[in-house]
Amino acid sequence: MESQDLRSAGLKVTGPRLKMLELLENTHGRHLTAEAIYRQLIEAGEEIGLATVYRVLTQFEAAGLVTRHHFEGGQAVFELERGPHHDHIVCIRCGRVEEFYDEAIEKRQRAIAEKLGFKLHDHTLTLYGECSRPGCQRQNSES
Amino acid sequence: MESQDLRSAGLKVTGPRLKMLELLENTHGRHLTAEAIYRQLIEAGEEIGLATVYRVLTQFEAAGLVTRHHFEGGQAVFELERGPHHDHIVCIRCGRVEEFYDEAIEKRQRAIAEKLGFKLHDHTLTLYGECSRPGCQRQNSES
DNA sequence: CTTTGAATTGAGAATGCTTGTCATTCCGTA
DNA sequence: TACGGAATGACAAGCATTCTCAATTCAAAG
Ligand SMILES: [Mn+2]
Ligand SMILES: [Mn+2]
Ligand SMILES: [Zn+2]
Ligand SMILES: [Zn+2]
Repeated sequence: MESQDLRSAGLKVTGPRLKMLELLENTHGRHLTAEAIYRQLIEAGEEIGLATVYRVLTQFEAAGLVTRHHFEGGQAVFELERGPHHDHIVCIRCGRVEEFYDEAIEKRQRAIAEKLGFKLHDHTLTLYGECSRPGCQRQNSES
Repeated sequence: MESQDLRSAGLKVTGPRLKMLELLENTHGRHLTAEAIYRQLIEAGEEIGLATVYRVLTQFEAAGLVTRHHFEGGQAVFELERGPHHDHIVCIRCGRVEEFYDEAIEKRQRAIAEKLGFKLHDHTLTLYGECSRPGCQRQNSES
């Protein structure tokens, strides 16, 4: 039950938070904008405000439930935190996002930070290219 | 002379463009926000508008003279394109930016894109950490 | 099952960065 | 030197996100 996830994250169990968690779990593997989450909940007949969606996403992020990414194109995207760290490759035509993890790259990053005298906290690695999906073509927005 | 750089980039030689190129060359190695560039030119007594700074930076970028980066914190930063590609490590306390290049990482990126069926166009890799500079402390803005 | 105070919510205003508009000015060629 | 299109500056507008605040909801206690 998602209620438990919320409680153990130190968050009060409320309608908006439950609905958002559900949605994020049902679209796992996807990377959604706040706007897309808002729109889907509204279309599903829920009563929620965009400000709440942003607020709750920030809380989820602070609680480690969700990760925020800044790919190209203004809007941040969010994904449910499941499993271990990974990086992304994004199709510049259709917007498709694939995930990958490469231990060699991670290791080099740690070595580089150390050599430059930085205590490494975090990193973002995103590749941009054209995918080879049959239906790949320029996209308008998220559903 | 910078006039030549502009002409060979297919850009008309104008005051604002010359001043901006000069500034970028004199602060080479730095990563400046549009606002910072604007402020420095105004302080130097130049007459220029912020909109022009943004416009010209976009033109410089299209011409390959300048690279735009989106580190954390809203504002994009720009740097004169000199020499080969590199990635960045940013201090989350003082904002200092160091550059690095790692052929092993670049190679792995190409391999990953190929394996996932993407024609790789581009990538962004930014490490975030705490630097070990003596005077490192939380920063307010750029000069 | 009520009470109750603090946390949460939704609507709309506000913010910060960036881009668009448009009348005026400037550049470069004829 | 004159001309027409490109570039400029001031300001308004756009966009994603955050803030404000009165109304609502949660959960702990009684
Ligand atoms: Mn992901
Ligand atoms: Mn750089
Ligand atoms: Zn695609
Ligand atoms: Zn530092």
